[in-house]
Amino acid sequence: MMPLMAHAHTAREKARLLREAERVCAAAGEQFTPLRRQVFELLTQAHAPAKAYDLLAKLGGDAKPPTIYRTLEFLMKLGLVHRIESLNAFVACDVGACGRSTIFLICDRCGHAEEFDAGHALVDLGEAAARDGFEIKRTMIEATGLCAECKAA
Amino acid sequence: MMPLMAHAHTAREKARLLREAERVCAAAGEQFTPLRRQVFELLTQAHAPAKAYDLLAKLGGDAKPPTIYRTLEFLMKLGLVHRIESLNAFVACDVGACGRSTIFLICDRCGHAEEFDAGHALVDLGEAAARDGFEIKRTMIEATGLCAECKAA
DNA sequence: GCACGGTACGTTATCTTGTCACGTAGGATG
DNA sequence: CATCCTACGTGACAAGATAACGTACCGTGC
Ligand SMILES: [Zn+2]
Ligand SMILES: [Zn+2]
Ligand SMILES: [Zn+2]
Ligand SMILES: [Zn+2]
Repeated sequence: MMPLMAHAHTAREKARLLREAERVCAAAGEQFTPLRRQVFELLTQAHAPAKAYDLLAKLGGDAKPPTIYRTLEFLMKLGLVHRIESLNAFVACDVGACGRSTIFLICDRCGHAEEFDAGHALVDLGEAAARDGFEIKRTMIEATGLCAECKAA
Repeated sequence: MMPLMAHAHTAREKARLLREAERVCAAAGEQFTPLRRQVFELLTQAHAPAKAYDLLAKLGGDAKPPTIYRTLEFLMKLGLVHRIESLNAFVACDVGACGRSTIFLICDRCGHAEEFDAGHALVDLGEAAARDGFEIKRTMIEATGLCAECKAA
């Protein structure tokens, strides 16, 4: 793993995400409890998608699996956190809280996962599926390859 | 689960996939052994993505996990089988052997997963990522929602 | 025939990932 | 203060996946 990467969250950026999370949470009429905050902070600090059991270990003490899975589920419900299916790992949302459809570019080499806007790709897919009679509710797109930094190196 | 669905493989369709698999395998200079054939057949018969341990059980006898994972890995290497990451499950490829990038529409209700051609969505995504400096090698797209049959019902 | 190397598969153990069921603490409401 | 709800703790376990090593078999070259 690279020591530090260009897209690491700065302290300023992290603070912004936290404020945004508080806002989203309040708007949803939900509580941003210390546990939820701690897990979310751990995710904003991570330089790559975090595994559930690694987060669990970082909670310290003797937290058990349901603790972390419940918390992640909550954060995902609000759109603050996304699950990367192909890695069985989790990332804080870049933009506060997105809709149900996310796109990630995952670097094979450094492990970084970049949340991405694919323009009309999603719309096109939805329309193509609809022509087939399929009604899409949620789309997961995970692409692997080489990020700009790793390609340069 | 529905008793039968429009896209269930007919005996004829299944035979076609088997012949195609033999061909692909031979072309790759690999062996289509009885075990590989059996696993592939189980997958062509399944009406929904199959779990590794379920396949393992259907192999009968006392097969152990590495048996099924090795076999699935082999079939995936040839593109004959795809893994659906969001389900931790496997499906036989509809078209014989596709490239590294697949699209699935997964019905929440009946569990069916339909392999799909999204036209230019993939190309657009690749181009958009490239503008960001990211070089995509493989793309996984999994959309969930309601299939035509389930929507009608 | 027989040593050799390669592929496929068996076997054991272990690790990682995720869920179920139930219990408790604390705040809000009446 | 009884009641309800949400969050969280806890123990047990199920499900998913891999590591490491051993064996059987088949072909090649001698
Ligand atoms: Zn997001
Ligand atoms: Zn990279
Ligand atoms: Zn395919
Ligand atoms: Zn359906």
